[in-house]
Amino acid sequence: MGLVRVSTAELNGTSPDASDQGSLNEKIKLDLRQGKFPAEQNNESNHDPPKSHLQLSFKNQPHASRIIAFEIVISRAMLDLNSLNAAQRAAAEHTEGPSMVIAGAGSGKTRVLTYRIAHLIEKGVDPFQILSLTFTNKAAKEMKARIAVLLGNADVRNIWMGTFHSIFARILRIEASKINYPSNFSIYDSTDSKSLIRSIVKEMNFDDKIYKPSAVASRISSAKNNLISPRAYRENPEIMGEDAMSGKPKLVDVYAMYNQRLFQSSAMDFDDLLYKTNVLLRDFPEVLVKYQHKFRYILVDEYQDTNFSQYLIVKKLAALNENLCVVGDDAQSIYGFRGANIQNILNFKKDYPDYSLFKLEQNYRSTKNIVEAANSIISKNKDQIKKNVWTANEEGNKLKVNRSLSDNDEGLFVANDIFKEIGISGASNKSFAILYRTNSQSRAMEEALRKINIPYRIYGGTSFYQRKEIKDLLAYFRLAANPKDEESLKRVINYPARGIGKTTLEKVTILASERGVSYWETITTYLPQLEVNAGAKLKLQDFTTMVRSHGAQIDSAEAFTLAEDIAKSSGLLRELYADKSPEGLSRFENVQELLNGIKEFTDKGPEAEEGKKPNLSDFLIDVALLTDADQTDDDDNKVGLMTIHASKGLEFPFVYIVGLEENLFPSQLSLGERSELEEERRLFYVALTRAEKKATLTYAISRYRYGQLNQSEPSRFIDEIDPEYLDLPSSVRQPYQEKESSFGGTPWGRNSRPAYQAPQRNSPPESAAPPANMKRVSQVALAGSGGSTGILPGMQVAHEKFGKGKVLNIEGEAPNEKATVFFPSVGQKQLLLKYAKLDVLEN
DNA sequence: TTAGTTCGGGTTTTT
DNA sequence: CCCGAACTAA
Repeated sequence: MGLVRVSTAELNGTSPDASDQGSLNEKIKLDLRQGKFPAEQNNESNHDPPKSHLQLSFKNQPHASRIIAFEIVISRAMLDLNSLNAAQRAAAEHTEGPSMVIAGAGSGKTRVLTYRIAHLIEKGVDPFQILSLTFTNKAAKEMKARIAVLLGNADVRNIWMGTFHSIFARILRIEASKINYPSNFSIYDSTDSKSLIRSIVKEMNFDDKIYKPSAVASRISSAKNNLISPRAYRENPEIMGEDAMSGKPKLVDVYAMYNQRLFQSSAMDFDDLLYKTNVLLRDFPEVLVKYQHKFRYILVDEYQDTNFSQYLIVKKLAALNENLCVVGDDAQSIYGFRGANIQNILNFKKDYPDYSLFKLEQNYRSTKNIVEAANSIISKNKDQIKKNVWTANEEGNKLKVNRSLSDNDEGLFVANDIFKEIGISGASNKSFAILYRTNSQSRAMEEALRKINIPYRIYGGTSFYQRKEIKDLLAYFRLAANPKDEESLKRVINYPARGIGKTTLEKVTILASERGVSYWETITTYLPQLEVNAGAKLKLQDFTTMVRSHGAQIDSAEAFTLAEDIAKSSGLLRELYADKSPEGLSRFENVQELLNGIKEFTDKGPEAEEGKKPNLSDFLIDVALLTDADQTDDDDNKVGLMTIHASKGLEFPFVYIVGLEENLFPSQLSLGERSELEEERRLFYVALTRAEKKATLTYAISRYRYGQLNQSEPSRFIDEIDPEYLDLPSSVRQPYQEKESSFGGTPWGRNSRPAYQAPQRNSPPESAAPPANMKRVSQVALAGSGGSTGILPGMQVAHEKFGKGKVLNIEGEAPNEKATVFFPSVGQKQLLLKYAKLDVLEN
């Protein structure tokens, strides 16, 4: 993504509603104390900082903490900072002025944060004046609970603690009218955003193969995260050049239209929650001042994962009191792909020259072997703050490395290993975690665990709230709160079927865009002008009447009562109940579960805690911003399955990192640039440092992808760990010996490849052609492996559907070889060999 | 207009 | 392989 830099000019165009460029310039030059962001600052922090900054910034500090005796604190009611080590304590006690805490993995970061906040409150700071930004809502919840324990129950619920998105969504709701939004605006999730982009691309008659919604969406998201308005975007030759280069010169028009449609729909996407907060704080000094006074103490956790937009919000809010404490670890920055900017850590020093720096380097979590192995791999990164993470814990086991023949074998190995470990050490299920790079890898693990009856739980994945039936019901809720919500309207206007079909909707789309109004206004105010037959109009009226009746109750009715009413009166519940298939049953149950969730929220959600009566809009904000890690009920004793991203901040005695293969982890998409490869390496570092006692690394030499078996080779990350800490399987150093000879005995083990050849595709040499005795699976495997398929012109082949045929020609480079094949049954076909399942019949 | 079916495209990671 | 989108038959 080329949108990482922001220049002054771009920031000047920050507001989409900005009236006048000149006056904005003036505003930005105002005193920093007023929360303005000095222009030169902006340049400095974002234009190619010299790389040397990355290394020299911090001197090593001696391990003072080693000499501090460890005390166990039993007292509950009194806060006792003696239970912290010297560095932790210093960080917790330093309450006034800017400070940064660089916290190595497992160094008790959360502890410092909780003690710090508890300490503040004990000193007499009103919880209302503390803003604490966390990475997940769950982290916030847990931290509040811990603070409550430390303080013996002060009013911790009054602390503003939560994710950036949820905190600022709350603030935006309060201040919405200032930026011309209603307070019940909708929040579009990424699916909604993409769907809206898809419609716009279609309406503009652009080719959606070129303007792919996901690509366009990520481009727009990058722009927003860097506070680049459509206008600034258009005026930036560099960005426009990139779009032109990629064949999407009109992308900016989609961006502009997208924003317009969001506005018409009274909706904000995730990025808008931060963007609009910036607009609010920039254009309404009185609002800024209000929150500057309110939030006298600001803490930011996981600071390494903040993006420019978040950085600027924090900077503005903290400008008055400068009681800002940021906590992070550059080595654990893994969200670069969504705009997170490590530079925020590195620039802290420039923004607050008199800041205090604390480094937490003692790891309390893991064994020496794990810590050292993690250190050895992260040292391969160039971009990092030098620090020395160490532990006084026991040596522990070396990291076990396992090789499997396939992804399914890998699953079986992991499941069996867990089973064995439970047998030996009596560990509980929940002390195990299986971490993977992509969600799709969970499947083999699940199957294997199920086979031997080990209970497991998946974190994230296709989250509950992404399911169709749930999104449908939520769309009705959203519509009740905000009928202008276009995406929700489109989703449910004809579900359950009520005779409002494609033709009608097309007419609505056209009229809406002619008038420049929302769909809702089109089917209410402009209904008479809509050129559809009387029957359709009647149906539309019925629909709007229903939505209105839901909407009428939104503020008065209790969330649960209304939710249930909507589920019934919309016909959705009936529709789902009618479906007696197993899937239908589960959909019905899911909806019930959602309703239960609302019940729970009504009884003990944040609003209920504050003594207010929670309504459905409150629930919607809450639910829109839930993270995958926020799922509740984690007391149950189950093995955890999750992506590494989702594992951030968690810890487990036994950790399995699976799928350590080139092109999977590191992902092939990251191989292009060093910075991206380094992010993958940090991701691996995060994975490894989740482990307390034992870490097991596994890879498979073949794996299903797109339903086809592919060859794979071990990840470079295994190579990069100092072998001193590894317990390698005997055959790893020379893979594909005896046992695997049936795969062709290829010499392309990973040791034949120089360790750092990032951009190179890992393809087996041509000699990897299958031996004659090869079974079909292996044939298919090679076909998809990215290497030569062994299929040559003249060969007789068989295709699953087309039957026998003759290869006429092969063109293109592996892995995108295209074959022209003549099938007597269907004629000549062009087939991509990596997808087509071709069997060689004879040479 | 709807339901049922084929087709085609896609894989990081997530607020 | 699995999803959603487009196509097609009623």
